[in-house]
Order: sequence, then structure tokens, then C-alpha cells
Amino acid sequence: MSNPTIRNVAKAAGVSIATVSYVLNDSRPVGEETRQRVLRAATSLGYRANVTARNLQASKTRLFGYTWRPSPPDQFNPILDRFLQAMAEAAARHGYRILTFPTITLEEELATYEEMVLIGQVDGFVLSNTNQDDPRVRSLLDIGFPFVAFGRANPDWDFPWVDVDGTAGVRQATEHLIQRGHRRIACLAWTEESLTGQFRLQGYRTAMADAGLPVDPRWTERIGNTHANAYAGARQFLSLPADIRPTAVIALTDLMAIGVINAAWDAGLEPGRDLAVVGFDDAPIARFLRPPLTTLSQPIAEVGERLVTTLVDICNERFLKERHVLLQPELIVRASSAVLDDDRVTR
Amino acid sequence: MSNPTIRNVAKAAGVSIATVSYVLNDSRPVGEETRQRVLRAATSLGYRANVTARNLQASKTRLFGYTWRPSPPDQFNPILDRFLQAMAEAAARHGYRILTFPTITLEEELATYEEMVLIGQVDGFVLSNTNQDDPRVRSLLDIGFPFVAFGRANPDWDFPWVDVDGTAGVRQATEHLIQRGHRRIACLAWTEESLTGQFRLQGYRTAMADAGLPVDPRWTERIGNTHANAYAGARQFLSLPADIRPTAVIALTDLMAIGVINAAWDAGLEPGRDLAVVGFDDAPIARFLRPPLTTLSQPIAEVGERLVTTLVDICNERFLKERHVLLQPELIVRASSAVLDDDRVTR
DNA sequence: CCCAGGGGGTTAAACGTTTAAGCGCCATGA
DNA sequence: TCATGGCGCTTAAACGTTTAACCCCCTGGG
Repeated sequence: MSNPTIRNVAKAAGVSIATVSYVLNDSRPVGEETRQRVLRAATSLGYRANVTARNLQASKTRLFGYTWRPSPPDQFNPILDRFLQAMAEAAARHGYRILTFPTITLEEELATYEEMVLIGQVDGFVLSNTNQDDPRVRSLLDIGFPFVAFGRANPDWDFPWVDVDGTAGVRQATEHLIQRGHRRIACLAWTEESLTGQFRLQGYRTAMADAGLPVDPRWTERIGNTHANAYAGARQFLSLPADIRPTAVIALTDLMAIGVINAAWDAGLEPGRDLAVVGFDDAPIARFLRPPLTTLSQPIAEVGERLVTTLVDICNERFLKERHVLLQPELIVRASSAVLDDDRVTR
Repeated sequence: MSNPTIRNVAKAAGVSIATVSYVLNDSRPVGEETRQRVLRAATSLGYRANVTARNLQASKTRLFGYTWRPSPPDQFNPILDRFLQAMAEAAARHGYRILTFPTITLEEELATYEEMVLIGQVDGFVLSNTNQDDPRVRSLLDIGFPFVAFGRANPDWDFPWVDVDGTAGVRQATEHLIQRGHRRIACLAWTEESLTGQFRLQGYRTAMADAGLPVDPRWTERIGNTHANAYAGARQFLSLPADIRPTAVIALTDLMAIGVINAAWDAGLEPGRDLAVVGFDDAPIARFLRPPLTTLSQPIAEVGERLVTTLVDICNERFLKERHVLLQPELIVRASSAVLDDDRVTR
């Protein structure tokens, strides 16, 4: 029933438990003959050190906590699968595992973090979807507990984060559209409190400005991240007078891009030909849409990996080479961002 | 730095550590005055019992292990988000948490299960995507370690599982199509080794037989679960002679249904009008497809909840009311399964 | 008056490790 | 010949709980 303990191994090898420990961790030199005896005993019994006892002794758990807000039925999380796998894999390489716990309300979530710290359930946390002045970041910073964040929160707060450069990504997407002949480009953005949304919108504005293109205020809609909102926003764009109606729309997520595509179809347009659409995330579905969606692919696996290795370094009080990592998304060009056909636009 | 221990509370309350433990767990009656003193000391110090020490003492971890195969870039996992949340939430209600660990090859996965059992990292496992004669089930059964499975494996193996009734689901979908006037219905199935695939295919066959409809062998394609395979399979269907060409296709997943829809468009047909399509899973994207996809929604939250509560019962050696739970999927009717328009079909 | 029993607390062992401190022995150098 | 030091191992404490066993004192019944 119960697994063999270090005591069983010690007895089998005819040595003390300390010797067994020293041999197995080789934390101190042990005579070769004894060493072999211990090793043989351990393998023949199939001994593995109990993780709880080890954790108690070391006052560590080798566990990292992670939670995320569940997507409502009309939204989806395009990165969860890869993100969790990447984190779990990187963690495993360093002897850690990922603990997932449920998220309900924000207050409950904050209480849960504190509780888990107090009872010593994890050695650190990974946060994602951080917002401007994120209270979770503030709280963990205040109690001085190890954590890393996927996303920034406040430039004045000093904490380790990894993020994807949304500004550069959207700038690149905008330049791509400009290069394909588009001049009237709209941006379906997020509401103001989203820091990530700010960064991405910034990329659009920078690219337009750098190209010397005017930006009509009606070309920017600030909405929540749902298909319905995006659909309505796109209809707004398409109902503008012909001379200022956008020929391309950049959506800050693939979900919103899908809303734009559907609005275009329903308006009798063929997205990809009559209206260019660009998304963000490279959700698995993006390549199978009609038309296949041009979008920005986030290096999620690398984000997960960098976050976890940073957290491992923090927990082992190692020096951090980089406290802040900004990774570049990659523009995946598909059919939804075709070359502008002037005849159609001006018809 | 370090959290208060039971010793600190004992000193502050002027009692022994045993008394503190008895009060906090009320595992033995303690004089009212002392009780209050202990309680006050505990709250004023912000004491919470250390989970590792407690686990060591109890030889439990209150952790359940879960892993899943990462989706390749051209596939997606439509249920992971809700499934994990449901499990984490149900687990939390019983004082458990979910541990995720990475999956590489099958052999490594089996070795990881054994390793985690040996080092006592978890109290039980949740398996999903079980196959016919699943070696993970066999292995855990052999070593007698607590686990539950989402999915069946072998009728002769006695282990607790929860599953969604794919047979009933696909039968219902087939009947729905028949009721809408379809007679030539095809099924895009999985390869033979998938038990889930067998069950679902069975539903199609049963419904057709019950309705007295003949089934042409060319109406069943057995393929792996990818868009490309589904696309090719649908082209096969559509290239059949007009008098046996199916007017409706049932795909065993939404991903495959998307392949069918795209093949239909590319063949110059309008899916939902010229070709009915039904999927399985009700992936978040299903409602936003063109046409919106009729599909079978799995009660994922309930599956996760039932699995976890069963596992909790097993770990606490409680009697299981039900070792096997078969939940019903719900047919979500959307525009992709329109009424058959005879004129179009026979034109 | 004495003993049984119970209320209210304490002591100490146990869970399975890691690791600091100690101990015996042998070789080496003064 | 004797201190010194190093090698090779053991003893025991510590991590923070839970809980069985025990102890003291008071009360009530025989």
C-alpha cells in the first residue's frame, strides 16, 4: 500500500538514513562501496523521496499558482491550451508544477492569493491578462511574494513581466495594409481601461502618422471584446459616407475580426476583397475562416517559458538577467488582407 | 518573512500547541475561555495552518493531477477552458486543487503517472480523451491508484468514469436531419481505434436504421480529426453521382464540420441551404460561423464537476453512488441544418 | 473515605525528509 | 609519542502539523 521510505532503504542497505540521503542527493561524499549498496537497495525497493516531506523540510512546494477568467460562452480563449502546456513543460524542466485554481470575483481572487500565500500552497504565481493598475499585481507586490505577469500594469511599479509588443504588432499590420494600397484604415479597439488595448491602438496611430495618413476619429471604435460589439462597430464603419468609408479594418482580436467579417458579408461585401480585415492572436480557427484571416501570432510558448523560468529564478534567489521581456508578434498574412482594388472601392 | 506557526499561536494564547490544534479543527472539546483565547490569538496573528505540514501528517496532498495532449496548430481544444475551470471549481469546494503537468509521448506520460504516485505528489488523477483499452487506465488500475476518467475504455474494466452519450447525441442529430427532409445523410467519422468515434458513429447508424433509410457505404468516411481530412472527405461526398450524393453531413467534431462547410463553399454550394452540416462540441466559434453551425453541446461543466466529486469520494473512501455516469449532449439547432429544399437537391 | 470518571489541559510521538554536529579511526607530520 | 586532520559514517534536530496517551484535579457515588 504505502511507498517505501528512506528508512526502509537504510535498513536494506545496512546504513543510517542520513547516508541514504547523502548518496541519493549526492550532497556529501560517501564511500564507494556503501554508495553502491545504497543505490542497489533504493532501486530494488523502487524508492523515490516523498515530495511532501521534502517540501516541508525545505519550506517550499515547488508549485506555481495560475488562474484565469473563464470565457463567457460567446467568447473564447485562443491561447489557454498552448500557454498552459508551455508553462507546465518549462516548469517540469525545473522540477516545478502548475497549480490551477478557480477564479470567481476579483475580491475572492485576491483573497485566494493571500490565503494560498499564508498556507504556503505555492512558491509563486503567474498572472495573466493584467490590467492598468492591476490590483493583483499591487497586492502581491505589497506582501512581497514571488510572481511574474504576462502583461504590464503600471510603468511605476517594479515587477518582472513578459509581454507581447502589441504596439509593434499592430504597427506592422497597419503598414502591411498601407503597403497593399489602403489609405482609409479603421481600428476596432478596446475600452480605455485595457492597457493592452492602449498599446495596440498606439501601434495603429503611429503607423498612420508615420505614413502621413490622416485618421478620422470615426475610424476608431472602442468596444468590449465580443463578436456582437465588433459586428455593430463594423456596421458603423461601413455606414460611413463612401469617401471616408474604411477599406480595411484592424481588429484587436480574432474574435472581433470575425465580427467584422460577418458584418461585411451581411452588408453584401466580400471580406478580403472589398474589405481587408486583420485580427490579433492567430487563434486556431483563423486559418479556416472565409477568408482565412490575416492576424498577428503571439509567441505564446515562449511567453509561457520565459515567465516560468523567470519565476524559477526568483524563487531560487538567482539574479534576473532581464526583469522585463517584450516579445515580438509575427504577422501571418492570409487572404483577408488582399491588395486594395481601386475599382471596387471607388465604385 | 515567514508565516506564523501553531507554536506562535500557542505561546500568544499561553497554551500548548495541541490545544491550539484542537480548537482550530474542533477535533476535541476545549474549555470555552481557553477556546476564545486561542481564537483571538490565531486571528490577531493571522495564522493559517501550513498545508505542507498538514499534508505530511495526513499522508495526503489534496491535489489531483490532470494532463491533456496539446492540440497541433491546425486543431483546437474546444472544451479545455470550461473543463479545467469546472474541475478547479468543484475541487476547491472540497478543499482540493488541480495540478497540471505536461504530456509528451505516451511512454513518458505513463512514467510520469507512476513517478507522481511514488513521490506522493497527488491523491488522484483525472484522465480525459481515453481510448479503447487505454494504457493509462490499465496502468492506474494495475497499481490501484485513485483516478476517474472522462470517457470509457473497455467494458470489462471496472473503473469509475463519466462520459457524454455520443450515440444518443448523434442519433438525435440524425433524426433532426431526417425530420427536416434529408434522406441521404453522410457521416464523417473517426478512425476505428477511437472508442468515442465508435459510439458516435453508432448513433448515426441506429437512427438511419430506425428510420428505415438505407446507408450507402460511401456515406461514411473514417478520418483523423483535422480540417484537411474533413475537407477532403466532404469533397468525396460531393463528388458522388447526383442520385446518391448526400444532402447532409454529420461531422463528429466542429473542426471537421468547418472542413465540410469550406468544402461546400468551394464546390459552389451554400452550406445550410444546399448542404446541411452538423458538428459536435458546440465550440465557441460554432455560433459565429457562416452559416452558424448546428452542433451537439456537451455538458462539460457537469462532466468536470461529476468527475471531481467522484474522485473526492474515492480518495475519502466514501461509497460511490454511481460509478458510471452517462450525460446527454444537447442539440443546438442553428442555420447550418436548414430544411431540405427538394428543388435544389434534385436540380 | 476512597475510588471512578470525566473535564481540561499537556507531553510527546509521528509523518518522511534534510543536514548540522559529532564520533571513531587511521594516517601523517612534528 | 602525540596532536592534527580528514575520511566515513551516525546521531539527532528540525520543518509544522495532528493526535494518542497521559496527567491533574475536581466531583459524585458507594
